[in-house]
Amino acid sequence: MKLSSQAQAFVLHFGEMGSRWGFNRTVGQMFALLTIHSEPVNADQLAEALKISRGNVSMGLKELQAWRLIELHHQPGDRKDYFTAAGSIWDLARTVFEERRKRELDPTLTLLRQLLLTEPGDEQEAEAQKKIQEVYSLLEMLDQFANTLSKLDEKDLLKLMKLGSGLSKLLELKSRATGAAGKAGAKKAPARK
Amino acid sequence: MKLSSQAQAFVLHFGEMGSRWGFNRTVGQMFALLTIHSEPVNADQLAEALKISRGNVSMGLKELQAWRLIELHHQPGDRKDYFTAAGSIWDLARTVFEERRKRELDPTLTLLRQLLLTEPGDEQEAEAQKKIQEVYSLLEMLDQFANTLSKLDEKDLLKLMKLGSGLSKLLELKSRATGAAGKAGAKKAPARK
DNA sequence: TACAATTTTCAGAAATTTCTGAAAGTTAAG
DNA sequence: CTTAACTTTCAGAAATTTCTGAAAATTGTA
Repeated sequence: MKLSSQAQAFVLHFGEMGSRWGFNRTVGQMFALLTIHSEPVNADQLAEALKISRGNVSMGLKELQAWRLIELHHQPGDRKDYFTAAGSIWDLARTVFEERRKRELDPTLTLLRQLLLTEPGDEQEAEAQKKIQEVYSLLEMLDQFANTLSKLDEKDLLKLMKLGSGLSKLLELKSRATGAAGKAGAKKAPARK
Repeated sequence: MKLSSQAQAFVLHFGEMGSRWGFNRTVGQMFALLTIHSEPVNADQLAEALKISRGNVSMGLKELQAWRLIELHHQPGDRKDYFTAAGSIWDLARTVFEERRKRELDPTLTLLRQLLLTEPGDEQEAEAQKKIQEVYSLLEMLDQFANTLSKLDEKDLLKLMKLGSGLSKLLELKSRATGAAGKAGAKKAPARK
Protein backbone atom coordinates (compact mmCIF):
# COMPACT_ATOMS: atom_id res chain seq x y z
CA MET A 1 0.00 0.00 0.00
CA LYS A 2 1.46 3.28 -1.09
CA LEU A 3 0.64 6.49 0.73
CA SER A 4 0.51 9.83 -1.05
CA SER A 5 2.73 12.46 0.52
CA GLN A 6 -0.41 14.08 1.81
CA ALA A 7 -1.60 10.89 3.48
CA GLN A 8 1.92 10.39 4.76
CA ALA A 9 1.91 13.80 6.44
CA PHE A 10 -1.53 13.20 7.93
CA VAL A 11 -0.53 9.84 9.32
CA LEU A 12 2.76 11.03 10.75
CA HIS A 13 1.11 13.98 12.41
CA PHE A 14 -1.50 11.84 14.08
CA GLY A 15 1.31 9.64 15.26
CA GLU A 16 2.97 12.58 16.93
CA MET A 17 -0.25 13.92 18.41
CA GLY A 18 -1.26 10.45 19.48
CA SER A 19 0.31 10.68 22.90
CA ARG A 20 -1.60 13.86 23.63
CA TRP A 21 -4.82 12.12 22.71
CA GLY A 22 -4.21 9.07 24.82
CA PHE A 23 -2.53 6.52 22.60
CA ASN A 24 0.99 5.88 21.39
CA ARG A 25 2.56 6.85 18.11
CA THR A 26 1.89 3.75 16.08
CA VAL A 27 -1.68 3.45 17.30
CA GLY A 28 -2.21 7.06 16.27
CA GLN A 29 -0.77 6.32 12.85
CA MET A 30 -2.89 3.26 12.37
CA PHE A 31 -6.01 5.16 13.29
CA ALA A 32 -5.13 8.02 10.94
CA LEU A 33 -4.49 5.63 8.09
CA LEU A 34 -7.78 3.84 8.60
CA THR A 35 -9.50 7.19 8.78
CA ILE A 36 -8.34 8.61 5.47
CA HIS A 37 -8.42 5.28 3.67
CA SER A 38 -11.99 4.42 2.85
CA GLU A 39 -11.28 0.84 1.75
CA PRO A 40 -10.81 -1.83 4.43
CA VAL A 41 -7.16 -2.53 5.26
CA ASN A 42 -5.58 -5.66 6.69
CA ALA A 43 -2.86 -6.03 9.28
CA ASP A 44 -0.11 -6.82 6.78
CA GLN A 45 -0.94 -3.74 4.77
CA LEU A 46 -0.79 -1.60 7.89
CA ALA A 47 2.57 -3.07 8.88
CA GLU A 48 3.95 -2.44 5.42
CA ALA A 49 2.56 1.07 5.00
CA LEU A 50 3.70 2.21 8.42
CA LYS A 51 6.92 0.18 8.46
CA ILE A 52 6.21 -1.40 11.79
CA SER A 53 6.24 -4.99 12.95
CA ARG A 54 3.32 -7.31 12.50
CA GLY A 55 3.15 -7.87 16.24
CA ASN A 56 2.89 -4.17 16.92
CA VAL A 57 0.04 -3.92 14.46
CA SER A 58 -1.79 -6.69 16.24
CA MET A 59 -1.46 -4.92 19.57
CA GLY A 60 -2.47 -1.59 18.09
CA LEU A 61 -5.57 -3.04 16.51
CA LYS A 62 -6.51 -4.53 19.83
CA GLU A 63 -6.22 -1.16 21.48
CA LEU A 64 -8.22 0.60 18.78
CA GLN A 65 -10.92 -2.00 19.24
CA ALA A 66 -10.92 -1.33 22.96
CA TRP A 67 -11.49 2.33 22.11
CA ARG A 68 -14.29 1.17 19.79
CA LEU A 69 -12.72 3.21 17.00
CA ILE A 70 -12.41 0.51 14.37
CA GLU A 71 -14.56 -2.15 12.83
CA LEU A 72 -13.71 -5.63 11.63
CA HIS A 73 -14.69 -6.73 8.12
CA HIS A 74 -14.15 -9.78 5.97
CA GLN A 75 -13.62 -10.04 2.27
CA PRO A 76 -15.18 -13.06 0.59
CA GLY A 77 -12.58 -15.71 -0.15
CA ASP A 78 -9.96 -14.07 2.06
CA ARG A 79 -9.22 -15.28 5.53
CA LYS A 80 -7.50 -12.08 6.62
CA ASP A 81 -9.15 -9.59 8.94
CA TYR A 82 -9.83 -6.21 7.40
CA PHE A 83 -10.47 -3.01 9.30
CA THR A 84 -12.06 0.37 8.75
CA ALA A 85 -12.62 3.36 10.98
CA ALA A 86 -15.91 2.86 12.83
CA GLY A 87 -18.54 5.26 11.57
CA SER A 88 -18.34 8.85 10.39
CA ILE A 89 -15.80 11.38 11.54
CA TRP A 90 -18.53 12.65 13.77
CA ASP A 91 -18.99 9.24 15.38
CA LEU A 92 -15.27 8.91 15.89
CA ALA A 93 -15.05 12.27 17.62
CA ARG A 94 -17.91 11.34 19.89
CA THR A 95 -16.28 8.05 20.78
CA VAL A 96 -12.92 9.62 21.55
CA PHE A 97 -14.67 12.24 23.66
CA GLU A 98 -16.59 9.68 25.68
CA GLU A 99 -13.64 7.39 26.08
CA ARG A 100 -11.44 10.20 27.31
CA ARG A 101 -14.03 11.35 29.78
CA LYS A 102 -14.12 7.85 31.16
CA ARG A 103 -10.36 7.67 31.49
CA GLU A 104 -9.61 11.19 32.65
CA LEU A 105 -12.51 11.97 34.93
CA ASP A 106 -14.06 8.84 36.36
CA PRO A 107 -11.09 7.53 38.34
CA THR A 108 -10.53 10.90 39.93
CA LEU A 109 -14.18 11.32 40.84
CA THR A 110 -14.13 7.91 42.48
CA LEU A 111 -11.09 8.74 44.56
CA LEU A 112 -12.30 12.16 45.63
CA ARG A 113 -15.67 10.77 46.63
CA GLN A 114 -13.81 8.37 48.87
CA LEU A 115 -11.58 11.04 50.37
CA LEU A 116 -14.61 13.13 51.23
CA LEU A 117 -16.03 10.33 53.38
CA THR A 118 -13.37 10.56 56.09
CA GLU A 119 -13.82 13.33 58.60
CA PRO A 120 -10.93 15.79 58.87
CA GLY A 121 -8.90 15.33 62.05
CA ASP A 122 -7.50 18.81 62.49
CA GLU A 123 -7.63 22.34 61.12
CA GLN A 124 -5.07 21.61 58.41
CA GLU A 125 -7.06 18.65 57.21
CA ALA A 126 -10.31 20.56 57.25
CA GLU A 127 -8.70 23.12 54.99
CA ALA A 128 -7.55 20.41 52.59
CA GLN A 129 -10.95 18.76 52.71
CA LYS A 130 -12.52 22.02 51.62
CA LYS A 131 -10.25 22.20 48.61
CA ILE A 132 -10.95 18.59 47.75
CA GLN A 133 -14.63 19.36 47.90
CA GLU A 134 -14.19 22.24 45.49
CA VAL A 135 -12.24 20.13 43.04
CA TYR A 136 -14.82 17.40 43.33
CA SER A 137 -17.75 19.72 42.70
CA LEU A 138 -16.10 21.14 39.63
CA LEU A 139 -15.13 17.80 38.13
CA GLU A 140 -18.52 16.33 38.92
CA MET A 141 -20.21 19.19 37.11
CA LEU A 142 -17.84 18.85 34.18
CA ASP A 143 -18.58 15.16 34.01
CA GLN A 144 -22.31 15.77 33.97
CA PHE A 145 -21.94 18.39 31.31
CA ALA A 146 -19.86 16.04 29.17
CA ASN A 147 -22.58 13.49 29.65
CA THR A 148 -25.24 15.94 28.54
CA LEU A 149 -23.24 16.82 25.44
CA SER A 150 -22.77 13.15 24.61
CA LYS A 151 -26.49 12.67 24.58
CA LEU A 152 -27.26 15.49 22.18
CA ASP A 153 -27.95 14.41 18.65
CA GLU A 154 -25.73 15.64 15.87
CA LYS A 155 -28.10 18.38 14.81
CA ASP A 156 -28.31 19.94 18.27
CA LEU A 157 -24.63 19.56 18.90
CA LEU A 158 -23.92 21.39 15.65
CA LYS A 159 -26.37 24.08 16.58
CA LEU A 160 -24.78 24.55 19.98
CA MET A 161 -21.23 24.66 18.69
CA LYS A 162 -22.11 27.18 16.02
CA LEU A 163 -23.73 29.56 18.45
CA GLY A 164 -20.60 31.53 19.17
CA SER A 165 -21.36 34.70 21.04
CA GLY A 166 -25.03 33.82 20.67
CA LEU A 167 -24.52 31.35 23.49
CA SER A 168 -24.43 33.88 26.30
CA LYS A 169 -27.43 35.63 24.79
CA LEU A 170 -29.28 32.36 24.74
CA LEU A 171 -28.41 31.73 28.38
CA GLU A 172 -29.73 35.13 29.25
CA LEU A 173 -32.87 34.35 27.32
CA LYS A 174 -33.21 31.23 29.38
CA SER A 175 -33.12 33.14 32.66
CA ARG A 176 -35.88 35.40 31.44
CA ALA A 177 -37.98 32.56 30.12
CA THR A 178 -37.83 30.34 33.20
CA GLY A 179 -37.12 32.78 35.98
CA ALA A 180 -34.39 32.48 38.61
CA ALA A 181 -35.15 28.86 39.53
CA GLY A 182 -32.98 26.61 37.41
CA LYS A 183 -32.81 22.84 37.31
CA ALA A 184 -32.13 20.64 40.33
CA GLY A 185 -28.79 21.40 41.91
CA ALA A 186 -28.81 25.06 40.98
CA LYS A 187 -29.87 26.16 44.40
CA LYS A 188 -29.33 29.58 45.87
CA ALA A 189 -26.98 31.86 44.05
CA PRO A 190 -24.74 33.14 46.87
CA ALA A 191 -23.90 36.82 46.72
CA ARG A 192 -20.59 37.34 44.95
CA LYS A 193 -17.75 38.61 47.12
CA MET B 1 6.21 19.44 55.66
CA LYS B 2 4.05 16.57 56.70
CA LEU B 3 1.14 15.43 54.56
CA SER B 4 -1.99 13.93 56.09
CA SER B 5 -2.88 10.54 54.64
CA GLN B 6 -5.72 12.26 52.84
CA ALA B 7 -3.42 14.80 51.27
CA GLN B 8 -1.03 11.98 50.49
CA ALA B 9 -3.70 10.09 48.58
CA PHE B 10 -4.79 13.20 46.72
CA VAL B 11 -1.24 14.02 45.70
CA LEU B 12 -0.38 10.49 44.61
CA HIS B 13 -3.53 10.22 42.56
CA PHE B 14 -2.85 13.45 40.72
CA GLY B 15 0.61 12.14 40.05
CA GLU B 16 -0.82 9.06 38.42
CA MET B 17 -3.42 10.97 36.45
CA GLY B 18 -0.88 13.57 35.51
CA SER B 19 0.18 11.86 32.32
CA ARG B 20 -3.41 11.76 31.13
CA TRP B 21 -3.71 15.46 31.77
CA GLY B 22 -0.56 16.41 29.95
CA PHE B 23 2.21 16.47 32.54
CA ASN B 24 4.41 13.91 34.24
CA ARG B 25 3.99 12.30 37.61
CA THR B 26 6.02 14.64 39.74
CA VAL B 27 4.59 17.74 38.09
CA GLY B 28 1.13 16.37 38.79
CA GLN B 29 2.07 15.78 42.40
CA MET B 30 3.51 19.23 42.82
CA PHE B 31 0.42 20.81 41.40
CA ALA B 32 -1.85 18.76 43.62
CA LEU B 33 0.15 19.68 46.69
CA LEU B 34 0.06 23.37 45.88
CA THR B 35 -3.65 23.05 45.26
CA ILE B 36 -4.67 21.57 48.60
CA HIS B 37 -2.13 23.53 50.59
CA SER B 38 -3.33 27.09 51.00
CA GLU B 39 -0.05 28.43 52.41
CA PRO B 40 2.79 29.22 50.00
CA VAL B 41 5.37 26.45 49.69
CA ASN B 42 9.01 26.65 48.68
CA ALA B 43 11.04 24.32 46.51
CA ASP B 44 12.82 22.59 49.38
CA GLN B 45 9.52 21.84 51.07
CA LEU B 46 8.18 20.35 47.87
CA ALA B 47 11.26 18.19 47.41
CA GLU B 48 11.01 16.96 50.97
CA ALA B 49 7.26 16.33 50.97
CA LEU B 50 7.29 14.51 47.67
CA LYS B 51 10.66 12.83 48.17
CA ILE B 52 12.07 13.99 44.88
CA SER B 53 15.27 15.77 43.98
CA ARG B 54 15.70 19.50 44.20
CA GLY B 55 16.53 19.63 40.49
CA ASN B 56 13.35 17.88 39.56
CA VAL B 57 11.36 20.35 41.61
CA SER B 58 13.00 23.21 39.80
CA MET B 59 12.07 21.75 36.41
CA GLY B 60 8.56 20.99 37.54
CA LEU B 61 7.99 24.50 38.80
CA LYS B 62 9.20 25.83 35.49
CA GLU B 63 6.68 23.69 33.69
CA LEU B 64 3.83 24.68 35.99
CA GLN B 65 4.72 28.29 35.37
CA ALA B 66 4.61 27.67 31.62
CA TRP B 67 1.10 26.32 32.16
CA ARG B 68 0.37 29.46 34.19
CA LEU B 69 -0.90 27.27 36.99
CA ILE B 70 1.22 28.61 39.83
CA GLU B 71 2.19 31.95 41.24
CA LEU B 72 5.42 33.14 42.77
CA HIS B 73 5.41 34.83 46.19
CA HIS B 74 8.00 36.11 48.59
CA GLN B 75 8.07 36.10 52.32
CA PRO B 76 9.65 39.14 53.96
CA GLY B 77 13.15 38.39 55.16
CA ASP B 78 13.37 35.11 53.23
CA ARG B 79 15.17 34.88 49.93
CA LYS B 80 13.48 31.65 48.92
CA ASP B 81 10.78 31.56 46.25
CA TYR B 82 7.38 30.48 47.48
CA PHE B 83 4.57 29.19 45.31
CA THR B 84 0.81 28.80 45.42
CA ALA B 85 -1.72 27.54 42.93
CA ALA B 86 -2.77 30.44 40.73
CA GLY B 87 -6.32 31.52 41.48
CA SER B 88 -9.39 29.56 42.41
CA ILE B 89 -10.10 25.98 41.43
CA TRP B 90 -12.29 27.47 38.77
CA ASP B 91 -9.44 29.54 37.37
CA LEU B 92 -7.20 26.51 37.37
CA ALA B 93 -9.71 24.44 35.44
CA ARG B 94 -10.10 27.19 32.91
CA THR B 95 -6.36 27.47 32.46
CA VAL B 96 -5.89 23.75 32.02
CA PHE B 97 -8.74 23.71 29.53
CA GLU B 98 -7.28 26.52 27.45
CA GLU B 99 -3.79 25.18 27.61
CA ARG B 100 -4.89 21.76 26.48
CA ARG B 101 -6.87 23.19 23.61
CA LYS B 102 -3.76 25.00 22.52
CA ARG B 103 -1.64 21.87 22.68
CA GLU B 104 -4.11 19.31 21.39
CA LEU B 105 -5.98 21.22 18.69
CA ASP B 106 -3.92 24.08 17.31
CA PRO B 107 -1.03 22.10 15.83
CA THR B 108 -3.40 19.75 14.07
CA LEU B 109 -5.51 22.57 12.68
CA THR B 110 -2.39 24.20 11.31
CA LEU B 111 -1.26 21.03 9.59
CA LEU B 112 -4.65 20.20 8.12
CA ARG B 113 -5.06 23.72 6.80
CA GLN B 114 -1.78 23.25 5.00
CA LEU B 115 -2.71 19.86 3.61
CA LEU B 116 -5.92 21.27 2.21
CA LEU B 117 -4.01 23.78 0.13
CA THR B 118 -2.49 21.23 -2.25
CA GLU B 119 -4.76 19.98 -5.00
CA PRO B 120 -5.34 16.22 -5.07
CA GLY B 121 -3.47 14.53 -7.92
CA ASP B 122 -5.66 11.47 -8.44
CA GLU B 123 -8.89 9.83 -7.38
CA GLN B 124 -7.32 8.21 -4.33
CA GLU B 125 -5.98 11.54 -3.17
CA ALA B 126 -9.26 13.31 -3.77
CA GLU B 127 -10.89 10.77 -1.51
CA ALA B 128 -8.31 11.37 1.21
CA GLN B 129 -8.63 15.11 0.78
CA LYS B 130 -12.35 14.83 1.41
CA LYS B 131 -11.73 13.02 4.69
CA ILE B 132 -9.13 15.54 5.71
CA GLN B 133 -11.65 18.27 5.04
CA GLU B 134 -14.19 16.54 7.27
CA VAL B 135 -11.71 16.16 10.09
CA TYR B 136 -10.68 19.75 9.67
CA SER B 137 -14.23 21.07 9.76
CA LEU B 138 -15.00 19.16 12.89
CA LEU B 139 -11.86 20.17 14.75
CA GLU B 140 -12.22 23.75 13.65
CA MET B 141 -15.74 23.83 15.00
CA LEU B 142 -14.64 22.19 18.24
CA ASP B 143 -11.90 24.77 18.59
CA GLN B 144 -14.33 27.62 18.11
CA PHE B 145 -16.72 26.13 20.59
CA ALA B 146 -13.93 25.75 23.13
CA ASN B 147 -13.08 29.34 22.50
CA THR B 148 -16.66 30.38 23.08
CA LEU B 149 -16.79 28.45 26.33
CA SER B 150 -13.53 30.02 27.49
CA LYS B 151 -15.02 33.44 27.08
CA LEU B 152 -18.13 32.79 29.15
CA ASP B 153 -18.00 34.19 32.63
CA GLU B 154 -18.28 31.87 35.58
CA LYS B 155 -21.94 32.53 36.09
CA ASP B 156 -22.95 31.65 32.54
CA LEU B 157 -20.66 28.65 32.43
CA LEU B 158 -22.23 27.34 35.58
CA LYS B 159 -25.68 27.95 34.20
CA LEU B 160 -24.82 26.10 30.99
CA MET B 161 -23.26 23.12 32.70
CA LYS B 162 -26.18 22.73 35.06
CA LEU B 163 -28.73 22.71 32.28
CA GLY B 164 -28.71 18.96 31.80
CA SER B 165 -31.56 17.83 29.63
CA GLY B 166 -32.71 21.42 29.59
CA LEU B 167 -30.01 22.09 27.05
CA SER B 168 -31.75 20.51 24.10
CA LYS B 169 -34.96 22.26 25.11
CA LEU B 170 -33.14 25.54 25.18
CA LEU B 171 -31.72 24.88 21.72
CA GLU B 172 -35.20 24.20 20.47
CA LEU B 173 -36.35 27.40 22.07
CA LYS B 174 -33.62 29.19 20.23
CA SER B 175 -34.86 27.92 16.84
CA ARG B 176 -38.33 29.22 17.57
CA ALA B 177 -37.12 32.53 18.91
CA THR B 178 -34.85 33.43 16.03
CA GLY B 179 -36.61 31.67 13.19
CA ALA B 180 -35.01 29.42 10.57
CA ALA B 181 -32.06 31.70 9.89
CA GLY B 182 -29.42 30.81 12.45
CA LYS B 183 -25.78 31.78 12.34
CA ALA B 184 -23.63 31.01 9.31
CA GLY B 185 -23.74 27.29 8.49
CA ALA B 186 -26.88 26.47 10.45
CA LYS B 187 -29.12 26.30 7.42
CA LYS B 188 -32.65 25.01 7.21
CA ALA B 189 -34.49 24.06 10.37
CA PRO B 190 -36.50 20.96 9.41
CA ALA B 191 -40.04 20.74 10.73
CA ARG B 192 -40.18 19.48 14.30
CA LYS B 193 -41.32 15.90 14.81
C1' DT C 1 33.74 43.81 45.24
C1' DA C 2 33.12 39.28 47.74
C1' DC C 3 30.21 36.03 49.56
C1' DA C 4 26.59 33.14 50.79
C1' DA C 5 21.95 31.75 49.69
C1' DT C 6 19.29 30.11 46.29
C1' DT C 7 17.86 28.49 41.72
C1' DT C 8 18.83 26.44 37.27
C1' DT C 9 21.01 23.42 34.20
C1' DC C 10 22.19 19.26 32.20
C1' DA C 11 24.88 14.80 31.56
C1' DG C 12 24.17 10.53 32.66
C1' DA C 13 21.33 6.98 35.44
C1' DA C 14 17.02 4.99 36.21
C1' DA C 15 12.45 4.04 35.03
C1' DT C 16 8.99 3.47 31.81
C1' DT C 17 7.01 2.76 27.42
C1' DT C 18 7.06 1.04 22.97
C1' DC C 19 8.48 -2.16 19.50
C1' DT C 20 10.22 -6.43 17.43
C1' DG C 21 10.13 -11.04 15.94
C1' DA C 22 9.99 -15.72 16.90
C1' DA C 23 7.04 -19.00 18.97
C1' DA C 24 2.53 -20.35 20.32
C1' DG C 25 -2.27 -20.20 19.41
C1' DT C 26 -6.39 -20.28 16.42
C1' DT C 27 -9.22 -21.39 12.60
C1' DA C 28 -10.92 -22.74 8.11
C1' DA C 29 -10.39 -25.92 4.35
C1' DG C 30 -9.21 -30.24 2.45
C1' DC D 1 -7.06 -35.21 11.46
C1' DT D 2 -3.63 -32.37 9.12
C1' DT D 3 -2.06 -28.51 7.15
C1' DA D 4 -1.55 -23.92 5.88
C1' DA D 5 -3.06 -19.22 6.63
C1' DC D 6 -3.48 -16.11 9.71
C1' DT D 7 -3.45 -13.77 14.48
C1' DT D 8 -1.87 -13.15 19.12
C1' DT D 9 1.41 -13.23 22.69
C1' DC D 10 5.27 -11.93 25.18
C1' DA D 11 10.35 -11.81 26.53
C1' DG D 12 13.73 -9.03 25.70
C1' DA D 13 15.69 -4.97 22.84
C1' DA D 14 15.27 -0.33 21.65
C1' DA D 15 13.56 4.15 22.26
C1' DT D 16 11.86 7.61 25.08
C1' DT D 17 10.89 9.97 29.23
C1' DT D 18 11.82 11.16 33.75
C1' DC D 19 14.84 11.87 37.58
C1' DT D 20 19.08 12.80 40.16
C1' DG D 21 22.74 15.44 41.94
C1' DA D 22 26.76 17.98 41.35
C1' DA D 23 28.35 22.00 39.03
C1' DA D 24 27.26 26.47 37.11
C1' DA D 25 24.59 30.52 37.18
C1' DT D 26 22.05 34.06 39.51
C1' DT D 27 20.81 37.20 43.06
C1' DG D 28 20.56 39.90 47.27
C1' DT D 29 23.41 41.71 51.01
C1' DA D 30 27.15 43.82 53.05
